[in-house]
Amino acid sequence: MTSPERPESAPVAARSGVRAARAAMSGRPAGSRPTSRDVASAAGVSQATVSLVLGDKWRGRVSERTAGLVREAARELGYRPNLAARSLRLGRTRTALLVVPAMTSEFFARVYAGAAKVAAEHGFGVVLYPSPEGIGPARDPFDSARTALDGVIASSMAAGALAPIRGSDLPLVMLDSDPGEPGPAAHVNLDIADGVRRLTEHLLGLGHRRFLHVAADVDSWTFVVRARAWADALAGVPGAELRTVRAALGVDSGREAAEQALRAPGPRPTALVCDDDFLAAGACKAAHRLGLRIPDDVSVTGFDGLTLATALEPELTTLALPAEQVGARGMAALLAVLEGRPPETGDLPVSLAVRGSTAAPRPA
Amino acid sequence: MTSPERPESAPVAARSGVRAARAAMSGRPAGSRPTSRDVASAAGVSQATVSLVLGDKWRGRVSERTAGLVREAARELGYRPNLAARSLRLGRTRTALLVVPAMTSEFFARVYAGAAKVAAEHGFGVVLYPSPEGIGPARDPFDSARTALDGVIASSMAAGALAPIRGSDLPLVMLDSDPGEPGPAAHVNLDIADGVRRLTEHLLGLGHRRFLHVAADVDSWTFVVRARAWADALAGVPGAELRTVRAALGVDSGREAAEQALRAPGPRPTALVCDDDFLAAGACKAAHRLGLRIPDDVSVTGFDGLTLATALEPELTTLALPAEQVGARGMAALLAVLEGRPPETGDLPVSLAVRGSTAAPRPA
DNA sequence: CGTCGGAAGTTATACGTAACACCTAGGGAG
DNA sequence: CTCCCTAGGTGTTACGTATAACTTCCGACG
Repeated sequence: MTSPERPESAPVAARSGVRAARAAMSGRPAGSRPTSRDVASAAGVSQATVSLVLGDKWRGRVSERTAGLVREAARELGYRPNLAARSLRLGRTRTALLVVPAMTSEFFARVYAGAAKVAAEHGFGVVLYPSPEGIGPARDPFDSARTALDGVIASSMAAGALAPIRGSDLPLVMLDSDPGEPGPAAHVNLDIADGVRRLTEHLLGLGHRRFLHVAADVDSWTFVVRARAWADALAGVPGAELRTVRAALGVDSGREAAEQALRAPGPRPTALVCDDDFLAAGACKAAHRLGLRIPDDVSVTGFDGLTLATALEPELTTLALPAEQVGARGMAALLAVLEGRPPETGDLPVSLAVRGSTAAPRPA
Repeated sequence: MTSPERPESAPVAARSGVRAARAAMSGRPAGSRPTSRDVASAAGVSQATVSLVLGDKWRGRVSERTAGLVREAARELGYRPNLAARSLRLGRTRTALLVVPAMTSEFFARVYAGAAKVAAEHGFGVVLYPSPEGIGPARDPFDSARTALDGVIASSMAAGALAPIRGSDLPLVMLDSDPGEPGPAAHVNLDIADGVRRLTEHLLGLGHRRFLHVAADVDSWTFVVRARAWADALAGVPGAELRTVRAALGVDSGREAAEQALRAPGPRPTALVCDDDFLAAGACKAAHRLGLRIPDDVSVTGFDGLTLATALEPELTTLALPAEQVGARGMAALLAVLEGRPPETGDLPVSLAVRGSTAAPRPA
C-alpha cells in the first residue's frame, strides 16, 4: 500500500529523464532527501530492483538496460542511501572507533590520517573516541561513541584503559602495544628495538659513552619498550654508561628533568637520548640554560620524528616513526579481521634521521 | 506477532532481577545486543513504555515504580539504544561534521577537541571530513561522510571549497572565515585585528620600525585578515615601514623566504612578524644561518600560540589563539541553530604572549 | 447512577534499506 | 503438448526505535 499523498506514479513515464525524476519526488516534504523508492518510481521499477542495482548485486538478475535506467534515475535525483537505514538493516555500520590518548599530538593525528585514508578507500569511516587530554584511563567509550561500531583500533593506550572495549566483543586492533597482551584480533607494532640499536650505533660511532635517557614517566607500552631498547642496546658495550631520568610528557618537564640531571655531580653525560621530540626540545633548552652548546658540548636525540624536530635549531636527530603507516596498517588489519582474512603481521621499520643535534663529543 | 524463537516471556517474572533479564534474552543469537523489547519483557512492560522511560518522556504517563523497574532492567541487561534505529526513526543523527584543512595541525586538532567536548555534553558526536592534507578545494564531503549529518562546522576553509555543503541545505557554521560571506547560519571569529594591534604596540614600544611580514601564501580568509591587520596597525605610524614576503606553509619555506628577505640590500628589518608559529620557526632558522641572534639582532613573532612556540629557544612571542574555544563556540552555535535559538555572537579575544624572541633592537 | 476524565499503559505504525522467497513469460528439451 | 529452466523481475519482511492513537481502570462529580 502506498500512502495517499504519494500516488503510484505510472512506471510508463520512465524514459523522460529529469521530468520523471521530479515527478517521482512530488508530494514529498520539501527538505527531504530522495529514497530508493523515489528512484524506483522514477526509473519505473520496484524498490527491490533499485537496491539490487545500486548494491552491485544485479548480475544475472537485472537486465543491463534496466540497470542503466536505475543508475541514471539515481543520478538525476541525487540519491544517497540513508546510512542509518542501511546500518539498521545490515547490523553493520562500516565505522571504526579510533582510541588515542590525545588527538592534539601530531603523532596521533597522523595515525588518524593514515587510518582514515585506508578506511575511506574501503567505504569505511573512522570516529574518534573523544578522550580527555593526556594518556590515562578512558571512560566507557560506548557511552559517548556516536555510532554503532564494527571494530576498534586502540593506539598506545595503557593496558587497563581498554577494559570496557574488551567486554564488548568487538574486534580490536592494538597499535604500538604489548604484543603479549591477549585479546586483540591483531597487533601493529614498530621495530623500536632495531631503531634504537641503529641510533645507539650512530652515537657510539661518534664517540659517546655517557648516555642520559630522558624517559617519559607515563604508563604506556611504547615507553616501556623504549627504555628496554636503550638498556639492551648499551648492554655489554665496554665503557658505556646509561643513566635514566624520568619526566612527564611535555617540553617543560623535559627541560626540568634534563637540567637537574646535567647539574648533578660527577661526569656529565654527553648524549641526551629522549623519549620523544618534545622532551628533546626541553633537553635542548636545559642545555642552553647551562651554557652548553648543541651539539658541541652535548648531543641530543628525539623520538617520533615530528615537525618539531626540524623546527628546532639545530634540527633534531631523531627516530622517525611512520605514524601514517601505523594507522593505515591498523585499519587494514581491522578490515582483514572483519572479512575473516588473516591480518598482515611483522613490525614496521622506523627510520633514523641524523641531523644537527648530534656530533662527536669534545674530548674532555 | 512475536517470532517463534522469542516466546512472549511471561511478564509475571518481572521481579526477579538478573534471572528475568537473562530469560528475556534467551533464544537470541549470541553476539547480539539487547533491544528495547528485551528490556521490556524483562521488566514486564511493553516496548513503548521502555522507550518512554528511557527517553525521559514518562512524566505523568508511567508510574514511578514502573519507571524504576524499566531502568533496572536496562541496567541489568546493559542495554544501549541502537543509534541507527533511532536516527532512522527521528531523521536526525545528533552528529556534526567538522571540516578542517588538516587535522595534523595542532591548531585544528584543538578546534576539534573543543567542539567534541561541547558536543559530548549535549549527546552529540563530531565526525571529521577526511580531507587530504593541505588547505585546498575539498572533494564532495557527502561522498565520504560516514553518517547522515545534522549540521556542518567548517574552519578556515577557502571560500570555494564549501560549495557542496552550501548545496546541501544543512545548517552551516563557519569558523575564522569571512563574516561577509552569506549563507552560514552563524560565524565564529577571532578579534585578530585587536591582537595584532597589541602586538604591534609591543614591538613599537621596544623601538622597532622596520617590519617584515612573513605572510602565508595560502588562499584562506584568516591570512587575508592577518595581512590587513598588520597594514592597518602600522598605517600612519611615523617612520614605520612594513615589507611583506610570501611563503608557503611550513618551517622550510618560512626559512627560505625570511633568509632571502634578510639578505636583500637596504636597511635590514628588525622585526620578523610571521603568519604562524611554524613560519616563525623558519624565520628563526634563517636568522641563525645569517649569524643574527634572536632577539638581540632581530625580533621574531609567531601566530597561533602552539606548543612549538614554547619549544623553541628562545621561546616565541606570539598571538595565542583560543583554538578550543573556537571549536567549542562553533559547536555551541550549531546546537543553537538546530534548536532554533539565536547563536551567540561577538569575536573571541586573542591573547598576546610576550616571550624571549622579542626585545629592543640594537641601535644601528 | 451515569459519565467524565485523568493515570497508566498498550497497540500499531513508519522511518529506508537489503535480501529472501516468490512470480511470470518465453523457450528448449523430451 | 507438457514440463522445466532461466532470465528478469516484484512483493514482503525485518532491522529497533519513537510516538500518535487507542484502551482500560478507577475515582470523583453532577
